[in-house]
Amino acid sequence: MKFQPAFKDNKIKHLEECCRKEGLPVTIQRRLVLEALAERTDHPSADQLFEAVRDRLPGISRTTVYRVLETLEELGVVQRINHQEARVRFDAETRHHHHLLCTRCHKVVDLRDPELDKLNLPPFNNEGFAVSGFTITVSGICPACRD
Amino acid sequence: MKFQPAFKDNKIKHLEECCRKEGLPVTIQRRLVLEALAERTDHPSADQLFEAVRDRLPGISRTTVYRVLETLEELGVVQRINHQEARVRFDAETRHHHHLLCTRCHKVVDLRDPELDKLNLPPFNNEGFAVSGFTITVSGICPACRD
DNA sequence: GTTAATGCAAAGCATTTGCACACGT
DNA sequence: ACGTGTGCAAATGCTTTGCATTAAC
Repeated sequence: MKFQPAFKDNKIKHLEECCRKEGLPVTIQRRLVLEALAERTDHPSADQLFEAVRDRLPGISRTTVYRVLETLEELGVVQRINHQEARVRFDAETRHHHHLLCTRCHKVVDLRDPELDKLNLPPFNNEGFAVSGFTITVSGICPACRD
Repeated sequence: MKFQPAFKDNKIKHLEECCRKEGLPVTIQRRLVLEALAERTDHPSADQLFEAVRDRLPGISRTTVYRVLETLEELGVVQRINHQEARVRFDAETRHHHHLLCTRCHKVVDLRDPELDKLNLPPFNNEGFAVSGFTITVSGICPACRD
């Protein structure tokens, strides 16, 4: 997936709307953390975002990045992703999507695909869950790991 | 899924085979950690397993539980699971399976189902991955959270 | 001006590492 | 006996909390 500047701009707009609705201030820190996250597709951790934002706002504190991410998640502007490491990683893509997972380096790539969304699941044992949807994680070896 | 004592016994056998093959000793710690994991379906963390094993082997150290889990993972006897928390969680189910995810409490339930395995995916943009398989994560509200 | 966010420092969990001793084969 | 595993203690990494200050509306 190529990088689209429109995506970042839309995320910032989304943030401003949500803050206005909730009566929360739109701080420079919130803007910059969201911007840093929306610019990448590798699902960074809070610490990685801290490093990235520090280049543009040297005074920012690690604590603030953690708190901003918590707020952004509550607003529904960002999401945590499912993965195997002992730290939380984030994604600015909150629309429904699937994943490509490299079984060698554990990289996760977002996969937006209406065809996969439309798939009909056969009946299965739902263990009493009220089912609302599904996502598919496709496993394989990524291009970088095939070398 | 109901608890099957046979599952635990098979896991222990699997451990013994793997250790013999690799020339590794079958210690009481390895046995008990695997046993504790195979008894539950809630994908516990290393610390939760430490607490559980301590009841049966009070002298065991937290460090050992971490190291045992690392070894079991390398042997292919246990797996890490994908989830959103800042810690690693484990599963003794290493056969192919899918997941039920509660969007409220984030509980993950294993879902073994040959019908889902057989599903044909439509063509999608694989980003150059050499695709080998897929798993489905079904979202919903679990029975406990519906109250 | 009011309300909430930020930064700092310290504390709290989760995990790893180094080293001496103990155990499984 | 040999090689590896274990336990302890300390270190490291990730995240949260309390409190005084600052910034957004």
